[in-house]
Amino acid sequence: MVKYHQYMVGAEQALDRVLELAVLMNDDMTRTLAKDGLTVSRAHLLWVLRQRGPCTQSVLAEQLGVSARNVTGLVDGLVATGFVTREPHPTDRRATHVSFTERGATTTAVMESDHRELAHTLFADMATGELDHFTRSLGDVLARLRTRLEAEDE
Amino acid sequence: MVKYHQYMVGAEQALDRVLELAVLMNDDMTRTLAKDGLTVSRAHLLWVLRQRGPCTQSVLAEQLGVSARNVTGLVDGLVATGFVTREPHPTDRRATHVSFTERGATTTAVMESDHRELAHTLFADMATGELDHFTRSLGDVLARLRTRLEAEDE
DNA sequence: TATTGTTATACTCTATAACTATA
DNA sequence: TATAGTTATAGAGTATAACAATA
Repeated sequence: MVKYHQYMVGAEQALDRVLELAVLMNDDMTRTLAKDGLTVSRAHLLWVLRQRGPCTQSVLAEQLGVSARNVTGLVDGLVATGFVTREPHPTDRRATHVSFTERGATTTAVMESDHRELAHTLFADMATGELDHFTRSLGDVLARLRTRLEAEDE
Repeated sequence: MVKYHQYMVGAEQALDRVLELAVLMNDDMTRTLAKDGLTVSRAHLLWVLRQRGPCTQSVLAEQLGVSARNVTGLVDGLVATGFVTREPHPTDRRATHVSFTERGATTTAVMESDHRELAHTLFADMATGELDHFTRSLGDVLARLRTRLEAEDE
């Protein structure tokens, strides 16, 4: 009985730390991006654009998991602030072709190196074995969370 | 050189998993709370109210780290959906006294047990030693993130 | 003079539904 | 008939600034 209780306390502490980490990561991203005139959602779109290359809004909507209407708004904002351009699609006249501006490409490249630098900041002092354990445990937790989310999908 | 590179790959993988975990935790909370007619922000307010007991909006604003205006909106929503009440403050006639309704108290209690159940789901299969390692590593990462955020505060 | 909360205003993210142009 | 994107509409979270009531 005592053992079980102790165990639960440990699990709750782990969950609390995971939740705090989620909040702090979000705060950090929000602040860092704001310095570049970006939001988390818009940066996410830039991220997809970098991986996919120039593409249509419907591709962006699918990759981001948001509505077409939402992508219209995000692209509006990114065009207004000079990160991307909207041009006619070469072959499909219904669609728009979203591409980086010079500024968008540069900023996204900086974001990527900042991302690597953050990884270094957070995990540099961790011994290799410890990091491996941590990453594996994270993978297990992720797997359980995904299972839970799928189960809720019904 | 190779070792350093390998190391960085490990750190980046860890960061990517941390970020994915943050996203999935948020999705899970959003969906679970929606079933009760709540949002993450409103649930956060209820959480503070449970810890603090009935209190003024200014206390809630400070605890949540948001503006007074924002708290007005959150409490408006929670009053409209029947989770809390706004009453005159016993001693300070400028302030309002925010308290749980029956429904609010019950729902928050359920949230708390769901929280424990989630901890169990995510960490039940983890060996005690592994969980300890994981929690300690999380603590280290949190400490570094906090340091980083404070440094940015200038 | 300082504090509490609201009104006024504005921006962002998000969604569904109706509609236009095109495939 | 189906798809791509926009307009229309709506709700939620967030902020600052001006203001009223009270301390």
